Amino acid sequence: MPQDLSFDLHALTARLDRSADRILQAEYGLSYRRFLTLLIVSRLGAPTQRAVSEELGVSEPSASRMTGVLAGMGLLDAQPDPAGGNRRRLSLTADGRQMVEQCRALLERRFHDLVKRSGVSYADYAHNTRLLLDALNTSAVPGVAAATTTTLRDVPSTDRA
Amino acid sequence: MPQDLSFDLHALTARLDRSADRILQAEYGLSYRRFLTLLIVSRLGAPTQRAVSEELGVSEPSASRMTGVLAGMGLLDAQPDPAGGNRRRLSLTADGRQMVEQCRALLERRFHDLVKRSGVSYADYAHNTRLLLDALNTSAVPGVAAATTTTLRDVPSTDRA
DNA sequence: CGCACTACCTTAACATGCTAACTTAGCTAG
DNA sequence: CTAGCTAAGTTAGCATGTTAAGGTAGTGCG
Repeated sequence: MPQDLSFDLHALTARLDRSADRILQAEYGLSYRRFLTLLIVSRLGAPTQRAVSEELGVSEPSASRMTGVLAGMGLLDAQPDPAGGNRRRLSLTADGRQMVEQCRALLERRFHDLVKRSGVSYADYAHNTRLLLDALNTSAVPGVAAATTTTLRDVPSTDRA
Repeated sequence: MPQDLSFDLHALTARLDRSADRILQAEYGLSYRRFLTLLIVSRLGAPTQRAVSEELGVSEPSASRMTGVLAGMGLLDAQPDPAGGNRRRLSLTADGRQMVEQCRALLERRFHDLVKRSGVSYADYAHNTRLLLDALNTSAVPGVAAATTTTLRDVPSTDRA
């Protein structure tokens, strides 16, 4: 059953995503990806779109499109960088800040409920997950992501996102 | 902190997927999703598209499109069910069977290498993953049982993450 | 027979990923 | 000053996910 772990992992994440999406969509009319983007902006301060794309683990075009949508919704503000250069500084609007906080709190509650009900040790599972992630980041499966992939850099540990 | 596990899980899975995708794309010119679809067909016997969509965890239209593509590639065979009804029986062609086996073996090797390098206990992690998945599945019906088809409908305070 | 119900599949429109290629702005050097 | 380099953002086209709505085969009842 060697294939089972990767398969289950996949299933687990896909379902978590869908659940998160349904919850946010129902409660706030916001998709999970959009929430995540807002959260990243909030955590990074006044990031460029490139910084957001790296932190989110998506390509720049994806981040570009996403920030455009969020700005259009009035949750995000994108201003040319006063320091010059072809870059934009992203920040949350008042609405955006409120939205992020509400969504974050809601998802956090739901997730902790789930972990508790499953009987899994949060700390233990989180630790192993990070070990796997680090192994993927540092050595990269031969022929894999490796150098080419620019996703989630090896951020030490606290703030991931 | 609390949010970290769900994010890490997300990041881990996303990267595993991308890695698998790159490996398969490079070696066999097949995407990971397509491989997964073939694998499911192989495991289920001669499933209908609906069965595949459920097993894969995607919607029926997705499965429909995917099987169409795979049939077009000559990896999958879709015949009207001789038993009647508006349904199609899916099966792998000789090419499809060979492709699945090669890809499966390759991914398995790579994945085991990764787990070994990470220092994580495969059995332990697999067990916890399964617990979470089960909690997510059962939680879909807190007291209402049934409605099993919908993947985690608007579950009160259980899913997400 | 005819109409409704169920199960399965398909089509249409849209959300989000990705890669490739192009544009824009500031910097550096001849 | 022009030419080239780098960084950041955008556009185009495709892969694959979703929901909504429609089509097709059996089954069952008045």
